[in-house]
Amino acid sequence: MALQTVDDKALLEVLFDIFRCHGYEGTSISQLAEATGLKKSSLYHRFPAGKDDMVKAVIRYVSAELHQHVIGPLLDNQKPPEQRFNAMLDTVKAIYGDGRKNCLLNALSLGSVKDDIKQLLNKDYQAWLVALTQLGLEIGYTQQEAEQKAQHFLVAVQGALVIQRVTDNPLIFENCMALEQKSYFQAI
Amino acid sequence: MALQTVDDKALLEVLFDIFRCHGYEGTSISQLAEATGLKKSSLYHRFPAGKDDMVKAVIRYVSAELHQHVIGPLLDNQKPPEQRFNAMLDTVKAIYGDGRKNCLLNALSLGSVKDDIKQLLNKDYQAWLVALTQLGLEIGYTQQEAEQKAQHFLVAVQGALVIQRVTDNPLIFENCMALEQKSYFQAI
DNA sequence: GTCTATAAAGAGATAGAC
DNA sequence: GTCTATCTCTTTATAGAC
Repeated sequence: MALQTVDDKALLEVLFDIFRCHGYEGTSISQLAEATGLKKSSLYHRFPAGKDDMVKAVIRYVSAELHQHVIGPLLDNQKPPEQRFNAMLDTVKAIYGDGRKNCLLNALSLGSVKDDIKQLLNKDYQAWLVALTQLGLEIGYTQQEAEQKAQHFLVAVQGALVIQRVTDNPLIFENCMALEQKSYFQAI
Repeated sequence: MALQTVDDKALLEVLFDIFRCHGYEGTSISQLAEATGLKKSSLYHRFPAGKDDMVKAVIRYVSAELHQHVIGPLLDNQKPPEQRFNAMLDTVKAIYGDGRKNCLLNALSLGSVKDDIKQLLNKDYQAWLVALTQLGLEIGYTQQEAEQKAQHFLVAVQGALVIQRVTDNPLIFENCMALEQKSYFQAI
């Protein structure tokens, strides 16, 4: 069999996909080896500390994507707020495969989670929350209103992903996001 | 060491607690044995098909509790709708330990879930949704409005549990539920 | 109905050849 | 950087004594 050579980004995408689906405890190295096409020892070569290193690399990767494609555009005040919110919605739909794919925040916070991993997850959540809050302030909401709207949206994202998964109804996520769009721009 | 004798309800409560925390793939029989105080072989005696049997028993148990303490009271039209909604909120807070404990719907729908298990979960979700929709119709919402309000509430429950878990902020769930209470009784 | 003991498979992890 | 081979520990599952 020919040697596998897998570039970092493609590798991380595969690991990401497994971890977001099965969570930390539900993912095994063998599973990751099979999905990536690499042997277990090759994974250990790249990630000496094992699953822990892999999951941290995945979080770093996803965090960078989040900042680049979600948070950055959200804070770019060249464009009107509503347009930025709608662009975020499109990106979010793509990230979560129209609601068919889970969020790392959910999958990796299940079970016994090490503190450092939970802190990484929380940091990304807070960054997203702050960016959305900032958008709310631009629109004219008070600090409290803006925070509430931002949190409400992120709660809806997580909840819609769970409900779509449970019901296998592929429209849940999209419909929820449409409702959140409306309610975000509706005075309290 | 004295023999353990564990009655069914207490046993199921312990299994429930482990499964809702770690999910199906993240839970091991050894873990369940330790938590219940029974030996692994004793668990296999009660649940011959192993983890599958255990998880189904847990779902049946939780489903019964849901119907008895949530859905039943929700449909009991002796009391005014708002009072029933608020009572549900209290029960829900207790079930989820004020947001510190996860929902089975989330934990057990993660990873590779067998179809029969997912169907059991979906059935419980639908029952809750229908009961809440019924309450909305009583209040005077149209069918569509009532369904939307019901789904929105259940999405918020799941989302708030995830966000509270990620942030370790013990007020998230309570605050979200308070907001949902308001918005449920607010005309669209 | 619970226990001890054990078998068989899988998971995490490492050594060393290429 | 990837591979084969191997080791250890955990997990699932069963047999049989009490």
